[in-house]
Amino acid sequence: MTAPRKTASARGYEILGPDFYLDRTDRVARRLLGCVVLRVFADRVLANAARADVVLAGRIVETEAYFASGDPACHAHRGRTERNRMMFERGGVAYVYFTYGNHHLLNVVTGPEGRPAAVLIRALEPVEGLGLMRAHRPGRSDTQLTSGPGKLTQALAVGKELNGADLTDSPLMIAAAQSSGRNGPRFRIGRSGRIGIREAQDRLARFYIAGNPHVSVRPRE
DNA sequence: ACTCCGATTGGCT
DNA sequence: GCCAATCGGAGTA
Repeated sequence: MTAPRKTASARGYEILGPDFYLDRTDRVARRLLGCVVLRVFADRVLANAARADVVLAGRIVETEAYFASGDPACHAHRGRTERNRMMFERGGVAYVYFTYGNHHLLNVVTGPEGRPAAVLIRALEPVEGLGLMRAHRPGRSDTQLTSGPGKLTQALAVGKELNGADLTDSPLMIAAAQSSGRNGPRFRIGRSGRIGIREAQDRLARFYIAGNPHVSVRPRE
């Protein structure tokens, strides 16, 4: 077990196991809502000169599914390339890619090896490490910290070096939703076409926590 | 080798 | 609401 994973467990996070990611992509996209993305920086020197891991945490409030077959918007639609090769791995690793000359986008690979599918993490609600997130995004209000796919990677310092990271045991992990009440977290799930995508708007592959202020785009009615 | 353009963001009208 | 920034991936305009 890596040091980041030990730190996360010690803080009470239940890291999702590999099986979570082997379900159908749209189901994983839906079930990820409420789960917590953890970015762990090992052994930082703190102000008081003590050394300890630093944890940034954000609750997932918006996701988008990209399917292994029949989805022209999926990066792997035309086959395997150097950029999209992580999508062909077994579910449970990160697929991070660079776009628009500025932004890294974070995806969660799903399904068995050889079936290129993934879930884009589109927005988070900041939970832990707000100070460092603000430092990563100077001048932004707290609702602007992680309310978009490019914003959240900046706030959590997720770059291409985390492409392929094992989400069950690495500096980038995902923990189960904090259960509030015996039936777990309760929220209404909204659904729409994907943002910034022209094709297959009838797919309704975007999922979000209705009414959450950190969701990137209000539904267009 | 070259062109086109994007799973976005932030600034300006 | 509109549009420039910015650059590497992907297909060949």
